[in-house]
Amino acid sequence: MTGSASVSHSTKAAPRRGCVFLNLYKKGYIYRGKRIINWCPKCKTSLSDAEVEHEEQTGHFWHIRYPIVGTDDALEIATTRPETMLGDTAIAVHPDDERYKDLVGKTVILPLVNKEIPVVADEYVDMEFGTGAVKITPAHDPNDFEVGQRHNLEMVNILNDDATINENGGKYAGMDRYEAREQIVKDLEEGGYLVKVKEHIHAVGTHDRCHTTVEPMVKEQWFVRMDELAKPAIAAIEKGELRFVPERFNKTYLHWLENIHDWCISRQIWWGHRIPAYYCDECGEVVVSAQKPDKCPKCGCTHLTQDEDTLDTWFSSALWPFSTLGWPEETEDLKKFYPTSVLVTGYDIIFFWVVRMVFSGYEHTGKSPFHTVLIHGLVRDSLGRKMSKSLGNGIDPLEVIDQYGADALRLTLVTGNAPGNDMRYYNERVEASRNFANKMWNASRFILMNLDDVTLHEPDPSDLTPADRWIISRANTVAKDMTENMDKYELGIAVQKVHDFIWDEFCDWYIEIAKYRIYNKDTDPKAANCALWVLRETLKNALKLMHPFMPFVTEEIYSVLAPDDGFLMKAAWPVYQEEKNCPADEKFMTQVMEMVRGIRAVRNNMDVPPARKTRVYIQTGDEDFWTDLEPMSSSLLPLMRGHDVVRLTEDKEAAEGMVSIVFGAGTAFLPLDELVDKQAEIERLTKERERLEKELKRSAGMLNNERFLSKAPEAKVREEKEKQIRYQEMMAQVEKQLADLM
RNA sequence: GGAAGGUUAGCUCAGCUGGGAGAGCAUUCGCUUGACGUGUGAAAGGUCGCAGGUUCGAGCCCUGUACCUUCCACCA
Repeated sequence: MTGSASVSHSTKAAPRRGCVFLNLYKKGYIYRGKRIINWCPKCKTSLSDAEVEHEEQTGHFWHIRYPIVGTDDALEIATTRPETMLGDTAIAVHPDDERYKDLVGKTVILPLVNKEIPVVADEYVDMEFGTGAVKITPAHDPNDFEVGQRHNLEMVNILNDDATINENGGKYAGMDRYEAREQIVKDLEEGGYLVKVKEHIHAVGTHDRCHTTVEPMVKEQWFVRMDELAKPAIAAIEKGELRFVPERFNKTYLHWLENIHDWCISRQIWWGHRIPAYYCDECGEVVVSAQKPDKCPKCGCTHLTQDEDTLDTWFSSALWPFSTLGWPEETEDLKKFYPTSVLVTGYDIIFFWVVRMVFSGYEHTGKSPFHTVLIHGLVRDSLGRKMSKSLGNGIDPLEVIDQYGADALRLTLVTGNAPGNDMRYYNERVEASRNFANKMWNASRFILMNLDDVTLHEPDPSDLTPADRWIISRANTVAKDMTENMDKYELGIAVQKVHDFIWDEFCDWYIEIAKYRIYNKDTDPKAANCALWVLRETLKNALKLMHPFMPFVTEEIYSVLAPDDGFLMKAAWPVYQEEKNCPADEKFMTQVMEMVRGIRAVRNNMDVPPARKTRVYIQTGDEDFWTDLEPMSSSLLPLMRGHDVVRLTEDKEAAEGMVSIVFGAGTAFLPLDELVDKQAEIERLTKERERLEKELKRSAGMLNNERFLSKAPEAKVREEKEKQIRYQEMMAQVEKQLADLM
């Protein structure tokens, strides 16, 4: 143990740890004392409260009679742990309990041990619970320990470190704790002391690492006095120097700190930093020192032995935010990087690490080590269970990465999740992320392919098409929205926005629309240059927005797309630019998409053979719409399944017998007379009319309400009015089509 | 015993400042369209746990309630 421990002390780190320990010791925060601690009989070490997990277990409640000295009567107590009676040194009752008032000050006989122990009165006893009389075992129960202190009771340790009964247990010595329990119950029964046994559900403390039932024991250990240290960490929340995201974890953090007990920091394990305390072999003097002292300051002898114990790993970890930066030296790193900004961690680490980093930070540097703690949930298995070794349901991230890629895993972990919420792991989700990476890769490949041997130049703004301005405007808006989300740590929402932008708008619409100009670059090189320029710039921006969530693929693509730009990781985050915002073009493209989707839907519903291509007649009173649409009709051809657009003039005859698709800017007519089922068309249009009626009713309900008009935000009212006008126009068109059919 | 979270489509989950219920997967019917079938188009699928309340308007705010999960806790 000694050898291993000294190896673990790097010459550089040891003095620093010593410093922290020494400082706290000098200030009286660290002390060595004989107190009750949690003991793991398997690991044979003491534990802090945070390392003990409480498990509900079904046990028994044994009612036992303790004969009262000088009478024929007996005092009945109830216990869940009869074996501890070997260490009983008193019985406690409540001072106000009329039943036992006369017994206080008298003594009872401890059965099996045949020892006289006193009856004491203590507020701690709950009169309502059990029999109202409690056996007191100061050496093996935290409450009893305190009662023992108050009444100056003897402490009898009855356990060895492996939880077998020691020599104080008389005939039970050597037995395991549970074996002894069984034997004692048997002996009590034979001796006539056992009154009754009841089933009882109670919480049992277990070691969080090995799940062995923890044994409270009195031992001499090192402790950190917590009450004073906790104060600045509590104030940090009130003063706003520290906050949790989501906010509800403030409460978790505060509750723990406000009810904190002294922290047992010595461990009887070999891994960890060795406690910098030395004991004089001659006089027993304790010396806490960063370096081994040459001689005992008390008796002058030169034989000193270092404490064999190590520090709780979390004691060392608590120093991480500043010790890694060179503290206690005033290093450049420390000045520059301390305090840090955001700590990202799981809620299961709040007590172990976050709390301890915060109070250590305040104590040693006067500052909180970070201003924000972003809490994430736990990844569970597909059945919602915590991953564990014993269940064998753990996921090896390296295997997932081998299979789907690191970016896919990373994207999965941030998608569809809100801070602090747990997440179930499904391969299917990683697969979806992998598919997205693939989509992005292929889209980039297409763009790069077309950029080969092409020298691009920035197009004149007047050469940009409405579709170009639309995608530029959208990328701009997405950057703004994402930034807002990320500032609020809404990463799941932010990533959803860039994901949808890339896949739905950029790939499915813009690239498809741009293809026509690219494929006809020989006839119109200017238009091709324009399309390719916008493709490249938009892709670059999209990669920047996606980079935090998929750093590897985006970096790789960017290095080929913009080899002179340097690392994408170092590129500036896209900032919203007002001049790029084009609401008119966004509106136009919304109408185009609505029209195209309508045409495709009708073709699908009517089972139009894929090869069937006709013109589509557009009737619109919106001159701007037609002015923008006509020049891009060739670009839209594949998206419209081959339908070329033609404007329908006032010639009403032409529209007869055609299928009509009503959209925001007008009506589209498909001449598919032989396929038209008149009745089905009437049904379809009637359904559409019902939908619009519903919308109009809702809209009218709001707009006719004066309180809505006066109370709702102006933008909301304006938006609603615009919607109403649009619905009214569409309604008129639908009704016209229906009238024509009937 | 105390506290927190959850309950939304078949499944897993988003849903921002209260303002027309969303995604992925699964399902149904199409598509060799010159980046991608790890793709593409269309569709179907929801009394937002339940009961009240506030509001012009509630998945979202308030009260109560049921069930599930988790954390904290020294009733022996």
